Amino acid sequence: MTDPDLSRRIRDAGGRVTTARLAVLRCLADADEPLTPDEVLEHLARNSDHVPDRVTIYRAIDWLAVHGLVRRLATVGRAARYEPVEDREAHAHFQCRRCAQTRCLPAPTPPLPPLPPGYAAERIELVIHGLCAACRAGDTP
Amino acid sequence: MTDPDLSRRIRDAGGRVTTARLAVLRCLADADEPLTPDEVLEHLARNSDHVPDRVTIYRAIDWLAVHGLVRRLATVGRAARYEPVEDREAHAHFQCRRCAQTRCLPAPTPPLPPLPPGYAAERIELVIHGLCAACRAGDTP
DNA sequence: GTTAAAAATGCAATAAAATGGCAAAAAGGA
DNA sequence: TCCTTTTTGCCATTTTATTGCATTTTTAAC
Ligand SMILES: [Mn+2]
Ligand SMILES: [Mn+2]
Ligand SMILES: [Zn+2]
Ligand SMILES: [Zn+2]
Repeated sequence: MTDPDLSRRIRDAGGRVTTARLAVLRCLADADEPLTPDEVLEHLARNSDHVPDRVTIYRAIDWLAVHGLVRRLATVGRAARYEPVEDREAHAHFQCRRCAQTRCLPAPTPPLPPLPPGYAAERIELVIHGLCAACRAGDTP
Repeated sequence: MTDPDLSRRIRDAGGRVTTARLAVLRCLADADEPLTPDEVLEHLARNSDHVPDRVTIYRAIDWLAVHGLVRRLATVGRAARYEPVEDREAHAHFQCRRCAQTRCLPAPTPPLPPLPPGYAAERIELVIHGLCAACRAGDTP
């Protein structure tokens, strides 16, 4: 997705198109797996000249999440992980219990199970826990 | 599950049966939804005479998790949530985006989707995000 | 029941991840 | 360019979790 596209999505969501927001969204859109705020910061530190403050990253991600441009995933780790909301929707994720890598899977999300009365579902998430190829090839279990 | 049963499970896992471990496991087994370490502490503070230190709770939960007696769930919230590993297995969970309540659902976990080569799955988790009945009945969306 | 070794706990310090307040800076429209 | 509003940077603080170490508890052997 091109920068003008991303800018447009931010503007359409009713916010100002700032360097930080654009860079964060760009970063998440370019990544092929969900990132933590700190990972976003590292990426920007490596590939950008102006590096936003850590707090700014948090706020940019928050804003993007609240306005539906990115999504926060359920994780077993301590840090939150985010991915862009794009065409490709409703896919499962793999989480390695050793290296904490979180990877998108081709598998679509299963159908909505029945809920207790009064409950309203908005999103379904399927998380597969296990060992990634690298960690399995490596040493300890 | 009775206390002797729980003690036995701890001993069978190769650990010492301590007041703290037993109380924590008891607490999680009695709760009808997954709890955070702090919630466990609150429960024990209310229902127990000797209240273990917060760090002891963390260590007891860790030990129980490592030895397969409890399980840490994937969450969107900041605090981890744990539930006992019992007969009833492989069920989905509902997470309210407003009150952060996490509730067990009757729905079984869906079948394992295909994984990339070399990856090994160990557990599947299905998380339904939305609004619980109480929060939906309440005020703001 | 005593005793000794090993394991677990309490307490204080520290770390990791995230949030809040506020003045300065940037964005966007007039 | 100027003005208003939004966003940012910095610092302090909060929340959640972890580490180090002396003390206590557990358990098995006697
Ligand atoms: Mn994904
Ligand atoms: Mn459950
Ligand atoms: Zn891995
Ligand atoms: Zn709720």
